[in-house]
Amino acid sequence: MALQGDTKKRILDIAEQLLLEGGFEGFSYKHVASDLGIKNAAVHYHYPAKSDLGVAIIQRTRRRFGRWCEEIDKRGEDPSKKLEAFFGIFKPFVDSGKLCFGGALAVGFKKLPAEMQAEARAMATDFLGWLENLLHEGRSGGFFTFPGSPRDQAVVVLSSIQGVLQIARETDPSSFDVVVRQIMRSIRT
Amino acid sequence: MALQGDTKKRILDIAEQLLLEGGFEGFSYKHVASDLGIKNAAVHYHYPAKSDLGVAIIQRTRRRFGRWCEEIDKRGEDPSKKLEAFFGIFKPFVDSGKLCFGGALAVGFKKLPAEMQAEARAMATDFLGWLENLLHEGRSGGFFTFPGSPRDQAVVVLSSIQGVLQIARETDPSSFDVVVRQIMRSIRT
DNA sequence: GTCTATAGCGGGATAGAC
DNA sequence: GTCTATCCCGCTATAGAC
Repeated sequence: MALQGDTKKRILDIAEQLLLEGGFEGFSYKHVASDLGIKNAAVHYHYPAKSDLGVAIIQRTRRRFGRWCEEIDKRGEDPSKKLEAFFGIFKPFVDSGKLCFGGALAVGFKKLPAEMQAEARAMATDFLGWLENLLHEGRSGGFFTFPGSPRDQAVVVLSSIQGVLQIARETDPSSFDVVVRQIMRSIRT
Repeated sequence: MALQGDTKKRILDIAEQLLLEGGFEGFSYKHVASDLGIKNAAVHYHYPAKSDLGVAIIQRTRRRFGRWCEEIDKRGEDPSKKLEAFFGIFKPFVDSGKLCFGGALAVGFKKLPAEMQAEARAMATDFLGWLENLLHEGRSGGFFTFPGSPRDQAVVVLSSIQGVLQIARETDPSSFDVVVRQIMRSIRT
């Protein structure tokens, strides 16, 4: 039942979860291996260096987001719905006490391998670009009101989300919904 | 010239900087020691366990914030000035490519010693409480406009700041000023 | 109060058998 | 493709000399 050959994918799945829980330095090959029921060295077979694993995680996330964007555009909903859908991406993270990718990679960022830094930066740019575009369309169409440029507002939105996922974990998980609601109420006309 | 007996304080200063750069797991006793020109073991003399060091850093930060609050209240400025002063606390962090305490402790939070978790939580509560109070006063006095409760808006403000310090480090440092400006413009009447 | 030395552990990574 | 075994490293922490 296709349980052969998908070890590589399962490693990625597990490593991703561990990354979102405690950052890139917060898990080891042994953690991944034992969660999978195999040994340390088998993981190295699929991803020789830890940076290979890290890069693969971020690249997959970027590909997923790319597909998500296409699908959202196809649906042709109004900007408010689209923004809510964007927030919805992060909701499962809150519910399982995890961080977003940006937040999980942020603290150890300066010590990350260069290729991971580049991918993480590109991911942030992906998110900001999509938000900027949406906010621009939304304001032009009369759905949103906010000061400054769409780019500036995009930075605020992404910062809030990344920040609140961290704060929610330390204090009250409902903080995420609070922030989403405040943002929606403050920019919707 | 008082260079005796202040090793303990200098350890705290250095460890604080290292914490803000790469989180609590991102530095070692050796890093602190070599920055100070002493040896590993001498640091352990002053702070036997690393959790002692971590707790001391957060507690000092909380005391400092407490004094800052008193001073700000004494000045009796209007709410806008006070909020700008709050943002000003974080400006030096941006300029030196550092994170805020909340952000630096967020990723490895679940693996922190329990006493550190408690202190970090209390620190977040300190910040949120002060912001809530300010936002409440500001709205009552006609200085601010925002939807929802002052507490809800306080969560948005703190999240944005914590988030943007991380995003600024990965992308553009000017993002911090952008977020501050957007927040001020969106809540000021 | 700082030093040298070392214990003990966990991490990333590799070699070679199966 | 997974295993056992191992290397080398850096980390926290301690013992005991000075």
